[in-house]
Order: sequence, then C-alpha cells, then structure tokens
Amino acid sequence: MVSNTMRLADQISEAILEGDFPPGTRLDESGLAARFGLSRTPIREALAEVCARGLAERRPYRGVEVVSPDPDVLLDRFEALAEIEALCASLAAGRAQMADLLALEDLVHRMEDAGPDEYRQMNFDLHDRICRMARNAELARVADDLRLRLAAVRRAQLGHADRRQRSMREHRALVAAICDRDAVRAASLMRAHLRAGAQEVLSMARETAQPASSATS
Amino acid sequence: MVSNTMRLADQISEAILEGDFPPGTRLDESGLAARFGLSRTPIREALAEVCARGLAERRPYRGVEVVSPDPDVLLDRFEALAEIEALCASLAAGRAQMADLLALEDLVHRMEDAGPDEYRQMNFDLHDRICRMARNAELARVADDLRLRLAAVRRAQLGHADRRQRSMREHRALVAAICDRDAVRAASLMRAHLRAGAQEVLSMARETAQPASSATS
DNA sequence: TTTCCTTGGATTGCATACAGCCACATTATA
DNA sequence: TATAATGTGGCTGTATGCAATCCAAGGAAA
Repeated sequence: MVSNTMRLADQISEAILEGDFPPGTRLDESGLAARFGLSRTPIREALAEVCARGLAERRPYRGVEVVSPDPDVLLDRFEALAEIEALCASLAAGRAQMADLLALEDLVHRMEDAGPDEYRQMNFDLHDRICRMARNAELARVADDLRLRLAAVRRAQLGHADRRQRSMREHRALVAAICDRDAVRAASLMRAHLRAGAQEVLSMARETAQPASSATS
Repeated sequence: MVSNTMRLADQISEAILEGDFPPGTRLDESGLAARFGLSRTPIREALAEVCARGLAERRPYRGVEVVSPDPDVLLDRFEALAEIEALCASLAAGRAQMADLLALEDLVHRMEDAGPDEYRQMNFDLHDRICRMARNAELARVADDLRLRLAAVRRAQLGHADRRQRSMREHRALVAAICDRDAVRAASLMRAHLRAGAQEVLSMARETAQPASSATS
C-alpha cells in the first residue's frame, strides 16, 4: 500500500532531520544511488517527494539542496502552527468525545515520568491527538505538515529539564480547558504554549548560529 | 527558474481542473507521453507533482488516478479554508499597511462591473491578497494549497448572478471591517462568507451527483 | 452454473545510456 | 595582478529497454 518511493523519501527525510545532511548540503543523485544500492531513477523520485515535503529544494540543473532555515520563514511557520493548533484546540473543546478526553488525560498523566525519547514521542502524540480531536482531517493534515517543516529545528530543543517542567504545566492546563469544554481558554493556552516553545527554539537557534554577524542582506 | 516538470504539472493540473480528466480517470504515462510528445520519464515526474498537489493519487503498480471528491473530505476542506482565511482576515486587520487597504478597496470597487472571467480572477485575487496581508507567508501558502485542492469543485460554482450579488455584499462588509481594523468582525465575516460559498458549492455538487443513493457505507 | 486457477496483455517500476547544462579551473589579455 | 574568455568534468534531464506486477479473460473442476 505504501510505495517504495515513499519509504525511500522517509529514509532521506529522516537522515536530513537527524542532521546527517546539514542545511545547504547538495543531495546528488549518484551518491545517494550508491548509498542505497539503487539506480538514479528511484532516488530521483524520492528526492522529488522530499522537496514536496519542504525539506529540500530543487534548482533546475543544479540539483537538490537541503533547505537552510531562514529565520523569517521559521517565525512565520511557528506562528502559523500556533494559530492552527489553537484553532484545533478550540474546535476540540467543542467536539471531542468522552473517550478522547479520557485518553488525553491518561496521556498527560503518563508523560510525567517518561524518558526523554518517550516524552518527545508522547509530546508529539499529544498535539497530534488534539488536532485530530477537532474532527477535521484537513486541519490535522496542515498541522502535521507544518510540524514536519519545523522538525529539523525542533530536534535541537530536546533535553532542557526546566523547559519540560514548564511545558508539562502548560499541557495540564490545556487539557483541563479542553475537558472543561472551554474553547476560548483552550485556544489561548495552546497559542501561548506553542509561542513559548517557539521562543525557546528560536533563541537557541540564534545563539548556536553565527554569534556576531554583520551581513548586509 | 521554473522547471520543465512544474510546467508539465501545471498543464496536467489545469486539464484536471478544467474537467478534461474527470475524477476516477486513470492517467496512464504512455498516453500522456504521446499527447505531450515526450517520453514517459518527465511525464512520470510531473504526475508525482500532481499527486503531491492532491489532485491525483498514485497506487503502486496501478497507476495514478484523478481523485474523486469525497463529500466528507470536501466538508473538512471547506471548513479548514474558512477558518484559516478567517484567521488571516483577523491578522490582516491588525497588520495591513495603508497601501494594502487602498488596493483592497480599489479591487472591490473594480469587481462591481467585471465580466464573469474577470470576476472569478478578481475574487481569487481578493482572497489571496487578504491572506498575504496577514504578513505570514506560511498561512498564505496553506490557504493557497487548500484553495487548489478545492478548485475542481469550485469551478462548477461560477455564474449564478444572485450568488454574486450576495458575495459582493459580503466582500464589501469584509473589506470595511479590515479597513476599520476590526479583527473579530473581519474574522467573523470571512468565516460566514466562505461558509456560504461552501454551502452553495456542496448543494450544487449534491444535486448534480447521484440524486438518490442508498449506499450503506 | 459457479468457483478457482491459469495465462495473456498491458502498465508500472527500475536500470542504463545519452544529451544538455552548469560550475570550476585553466589560460590569455589588459 | 586582475579580469575575461574558454575548455573540461560532472551533474542533471530525458529517452529507451527490461523486469515485476496487476487485471481481465478463458478454461477446468466441483
């Protein structure tokens, strides 16, 4: 049911997100073909999919290049995700079924004592679950798309115990608002939660980037 | 700057939207290759792009098929677009610059006496402009993506003088709200405007589809 | 008559070969 | 020495051939 091209695209995407191909890297077809033991043709198709996902860009006759995160684009992307997830939270508060709410509360509870990797997965699951509770497959898809496009910079965020403490408080408040069917509070909390996370990521990215730049562009 | 594959994908996409390839049509590579005077390879890449745009789907070893509009998916899609454009309108009310507002008012004014084709283009331009006035490239991109995915069913909507009258009233009120910097009113009006349009499209689609269906699924 | 298997045709998926374009290096000139 | 012209290597874009897979038609068995 899932094509070979998609599997290949997943592997290449994962390699990009894992930092195996840093931003700006040229993904030459021959090299990847050798690496995967295939010919250029399936690699080419997988690269097209990777480009469609926004993780790389193809310049005609110049190959595909892993995208460099432009701060302006990242800012817009974080804001867009925050607003859309806030919208989903708002809708979820009105539409979620009882079983969903119980599962959500259970998940937040289990997140308390989870290892870093587990926590990361559970955090993703929490947000995805809320988006799906809005009962709108398109909004969930859009949110998922934005999350993928932000995944590369978000990977650097992990760890940070104090951030996690704060994040958990926000999660609890957010889930409580949804369970109370309070749409506007849920939206507001979700927006604030994601804005805080974005702030964190961007400030980290800023200090790990060039410390002193006087670029004119 | 724009690749050959993209141009091909545009042509095929346009053919789909124009009704040249009705939903369910199998787009076989050899046929299209002959039609465009090319080999299968570039056609294949263009079809991958068309699939990425959501206009068709590829089933492994079974070719690509023009997607049939599932009513549930369409409903979600219209709602998602309405909510996201409402969000854009809300942001636009707060962020638009003076020149934007003047251009918007001018556009609405010029729409009064425009031919059907012009009106269609101007309507698209109006919504796109408002989304870009939100000063968030990602939200504009997402809205544009949803509009493309809805384009096929929306094409059938054109004409309908009464709908246009009503639509114009809504446009004027919406633009006025944005110019007044009234974010909540702008969002509310945009949401209502798109919901009305969606209602129109879906009811039309429903009556042109099978009139009496007793499908169990 | 119905069901299952087989088999043929057609189409997709992949490999390989060739053509076109770009980037870098070398060389010639001011 | 700096700059412009040019040639070369390597990569991408396209064409074509072959293998793998699916679908439908036809025949055999119950």
